[in-house]
Amino acid sequence: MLRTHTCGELNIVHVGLEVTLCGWLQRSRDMGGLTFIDLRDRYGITQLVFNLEVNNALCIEARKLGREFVISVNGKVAERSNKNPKMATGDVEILVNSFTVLNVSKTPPFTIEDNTDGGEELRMKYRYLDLRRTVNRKNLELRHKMGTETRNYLNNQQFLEIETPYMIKSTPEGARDFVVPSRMNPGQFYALPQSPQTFKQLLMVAGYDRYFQIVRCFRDEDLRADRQPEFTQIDCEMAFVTQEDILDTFEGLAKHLFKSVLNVETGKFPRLSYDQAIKLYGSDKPDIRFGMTFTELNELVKGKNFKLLDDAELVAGINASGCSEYSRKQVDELTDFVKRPQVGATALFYIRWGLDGTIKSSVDKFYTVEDLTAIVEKFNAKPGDLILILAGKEAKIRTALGVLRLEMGKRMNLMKPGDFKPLWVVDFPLLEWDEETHRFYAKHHPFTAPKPEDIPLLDTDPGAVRANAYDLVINGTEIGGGSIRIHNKDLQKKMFSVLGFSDQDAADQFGFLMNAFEYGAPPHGGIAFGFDRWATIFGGGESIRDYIAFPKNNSGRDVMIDSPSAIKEEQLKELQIKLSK
RNA sequence: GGAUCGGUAGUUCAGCUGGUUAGAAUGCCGCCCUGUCACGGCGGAGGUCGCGGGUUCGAGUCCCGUCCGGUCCGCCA
Repeated sequence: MLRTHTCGELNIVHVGLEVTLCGWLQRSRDMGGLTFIDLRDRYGITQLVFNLEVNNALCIEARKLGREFVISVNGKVAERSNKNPKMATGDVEILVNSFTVLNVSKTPPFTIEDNTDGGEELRMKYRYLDLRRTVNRKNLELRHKMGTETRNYLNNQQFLEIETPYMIKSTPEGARDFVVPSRMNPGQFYALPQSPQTFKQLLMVAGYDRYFQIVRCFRDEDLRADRQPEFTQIDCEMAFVTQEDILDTFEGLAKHLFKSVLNVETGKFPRLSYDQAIKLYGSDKPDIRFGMTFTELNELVKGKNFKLLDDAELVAGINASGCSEYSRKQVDELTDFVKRPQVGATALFYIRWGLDGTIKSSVDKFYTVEDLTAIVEKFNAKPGDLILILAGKEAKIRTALGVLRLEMGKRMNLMKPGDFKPLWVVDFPLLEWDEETHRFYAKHHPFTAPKPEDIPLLDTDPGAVRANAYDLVINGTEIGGGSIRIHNKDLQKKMFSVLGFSDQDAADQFGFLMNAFEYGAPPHGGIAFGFDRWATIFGGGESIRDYIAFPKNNSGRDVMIDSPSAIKEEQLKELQIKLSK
């Protein structure tokens, strides 16, 4: 070992001990007669001190060291005369006897500090320097802790971690596949898995009735702050269970992580049906750290000769309690906010119940004070409240009002960091109608089981079929989702036919699964969690990238290694691939 | 595929209705300082204003195109 201790562990009990430390030079402070150096490693920072009078030559050498030089230092631990209570090692310092430069460093392009001066792009290009910063180290430590505690919990519950292949078969459903050409099978391609879905189901058929895997998944879709083309799932499946068993088991996992990683106690997670979530929050992943649920107003506002509201499919609003004194400018801002194309509302109506007791609205022309009073009462409003109302097509208004609700939550500071409000959203619809392609798509995936009582609807009204599917949502972020799966060949065939697959297509693409179902497939179901996203929520971060050691940028590029990149002509030739341009 | 914001010193940014020598902070280099820990003081170096074209007597600033990056919509079973 090149060192006796790390830079994070020395304290007052070590005084007098001779130690050898290794690390990076964080910063040096030259005081004339004294030189201080902060030596950093993964574990912390320890101050080195050099005295020009006591050891002239050594001090002069030390002054030549630059930022991020890697050095090994031998010296004696001493109690400081000026202690620094902000540092874990702030009671002591090293009186250096000798040091060795293990490696020199160019001056880094940005400062290696929590409040670095480096921008995102630059930090990604020099990610190995960025990762030296404590904030990033803490994020990766948090992620490690979550992974370890996940394994502990699932291991204690008899789950087996089993790896599944990364080179599999491309299927048209779901996200776009990343593909890998096969040299030995020219013209043919593997696909990287969007998830190990079918393999974990086959493991259930094989009798491994509790499986999990912390596994990389790949989706060739556009990126976001919370979306990467390769990401990690905690992928789980169980056999001989009901939905209730699965929710219990994984509520247990979530609680274990809350407790062991954050020391947060959460009560029993509330459950909301998909329909309720949409009706009350306009979202299937509501942030329930605050209320401000929707109130529907159709029967109160219609028939007053206000065409815009008379013609609307849905008139609904939220109560921004305590915002009655919003200025004209603030209300205009909100109006502009909901009229942005991304939100797409045509207008924002408001009713303010002033602190002086007067009720005023943007629709005074059409409604009497009595009309408005009836409306504010429906909101259980009080003086000082501001009612914000949208009107139009039902689905659009619910979505838009949901976005407005979140915006008000932000403005009113109701989404407190460190406040965690998990919930289950259950009873998702099985299918979703797509206007463009004129067919149904699986809302979750095509292996999701319909609720048994809804199976007859598959023939008559597929859109109304509910699934035994569920999402875990924390603070408005979907952390994971799963379902009870189909384990019966005929039902699976039926499902593919509702989705517009011919028998031949279904057999070509998923024949292996349906064959397996003929050999004693047990009832089963499971769930998968977005590990990166979960770590981001726990860490209170903004971007998923901060919790991935080597993430890709907005265009799916790794700017450090500069990938993707062109390959050699010989490689293309070997693969028998010709580029069209 | 679309919307939107940005690209100026190593870095993060400012630079107004177009006007003479493009600034600040930080980092870097030099000198001074024996208890600093965001040390302090003095001095210095450092710029093809992303790229191409246009308007103009004159463009970092206005216009067009293009490249790069951030955020969002579409997309993400």
